[in-house]
Amino acid sequence: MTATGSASDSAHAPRVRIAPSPTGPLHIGTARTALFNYLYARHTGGTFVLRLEDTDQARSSIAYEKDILDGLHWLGLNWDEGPEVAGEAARGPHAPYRQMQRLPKYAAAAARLLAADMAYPCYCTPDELDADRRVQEEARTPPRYVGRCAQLTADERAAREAEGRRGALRFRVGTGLVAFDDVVRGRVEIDVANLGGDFVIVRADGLPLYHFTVVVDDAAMEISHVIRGEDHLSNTPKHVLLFRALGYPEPRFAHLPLILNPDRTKMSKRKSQTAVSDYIAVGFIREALVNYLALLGWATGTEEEILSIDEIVERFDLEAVHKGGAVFDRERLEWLNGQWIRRLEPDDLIDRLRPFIEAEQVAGRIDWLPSDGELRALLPVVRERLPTLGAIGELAGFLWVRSVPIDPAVLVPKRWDAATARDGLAAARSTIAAVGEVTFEADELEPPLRALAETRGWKVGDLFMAIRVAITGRTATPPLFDTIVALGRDRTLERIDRALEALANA
RNA sequence: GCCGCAUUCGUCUAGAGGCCCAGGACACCGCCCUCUCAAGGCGGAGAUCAUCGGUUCGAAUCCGAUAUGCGGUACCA
Repeated sequence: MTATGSASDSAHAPRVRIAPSPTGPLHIGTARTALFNYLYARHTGGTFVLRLEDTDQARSSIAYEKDILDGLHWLGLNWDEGPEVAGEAARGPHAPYRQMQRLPKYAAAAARLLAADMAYPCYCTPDELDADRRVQEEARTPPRYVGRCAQLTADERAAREAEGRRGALRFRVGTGLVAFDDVVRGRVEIDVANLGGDFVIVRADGLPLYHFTVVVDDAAMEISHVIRGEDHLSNTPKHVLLFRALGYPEPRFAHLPLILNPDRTKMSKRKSQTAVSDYIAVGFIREALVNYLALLGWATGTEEEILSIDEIVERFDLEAVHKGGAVFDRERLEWLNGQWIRRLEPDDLIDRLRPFIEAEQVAGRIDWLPSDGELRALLPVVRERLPTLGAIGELAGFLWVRSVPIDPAVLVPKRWDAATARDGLAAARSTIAAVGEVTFEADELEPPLRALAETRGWKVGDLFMAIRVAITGRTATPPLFDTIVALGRDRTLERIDRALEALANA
């Protein structure tokens, strides 16, 4: 164990972080890692830090950064310390929180390692390195840096520098066993010999690399618990070595199980939908996504499963996190989403539905937007029919169009013929027309229409289906009488007239 | 290849030696409710707890080996 102690030994509240790399849109896996860090921080009264790891300049972009920050905000995973965004100043005592703005800190740390000969400049060219790798491959031996530049004298280094060659900085891994106690996995040991030799911490162009920056920053930001995906487990010994070399206390590590594609490989864009924004776009709501993600790799130990983020915070326990990976099951997410949609307050639901209804109009699928009053009246019958907010158009779009498509073939219920359909619709039309214009309500409509079916010897299902198709153009809709009321007396009668015309012409 | 990690119904999971010939949820099937579609209620099917061996009076739970899977092995993160 370490003589320097551990960052988590302190009596202070935990400090955790999410350190996304803006090289792609917010990924489900990143969101889950952020969530677990957030849950741990909030449960323990600790601090949640956001740090942007943007040293991969070739792949990083502002657009991705925005997508990630927006996504985290949308999920409600607000950080206590983080970079300046949209004109707002950085928050927290360890600014800046963007790695590209912390370059001097890495340079200083690198200089210390170099001065102590714990790191050395390596002048090997990519070609040389490739050749080494090929030789090792053929010899069936594990790939590792051969150490060509490990023992260069000052003169030899100077000679190479004089040739104009810029060295990358390699960290000496030494020998021995590295061990650490992972909060979720227990003790993990790795022989340094399996680390692949001395690894590069600063590229020849001066840019520091991930394994190095992560350690420098986690130490500088006093991170006590590094909670991240299992894909970093094998690299953790490198970090431990670096913490020790730099004389920093080691944080505790907690490696979360991976989120998997259906084929049980690490969740990837190629095989799954991985961008949080894609889930937002089709109408998943934050409560459901957070609830679902929390339950991938963790459970309360009880049979509760529909939990708000605050309830999850209360119950969260890092030590109860699983070791095995979890397949992302979209159907279960959809079920949870429906559960949460049904739990939203009416006004809240209306607000969240708005953008999706507007999108329907933009797409030309509806002709106008409903008022808040109309929407509110509709909620009781649509809310349990919405697996996602984006389903609203399919479900109720027929209300906001000038006319619906009429297909005589579906207009006629299976047990009926065209003549009966005409007869039925005409009779229904007068029955509906007979209901007062002033009070036009569902329970005024139902009795006379049922009576009509009975006196004519029709199955109510058939009569109702003919009306349904005539006024909505579809066979699956919210309950008929609520639908008629929502449509209004005049438009209902008009649509029935249209249907009658279509039947006459057919 | 090497190293590491993992392994309970198709999927997410409960389970920390006897309460388990394994419980819940999603999905699936059936019934009920019902004007369609949902929602809801009830019920069903679905796991020899990866395998083998050991410890123990007793193992999904402890130990070992094996198998399989995944992850890592970059001058990416």
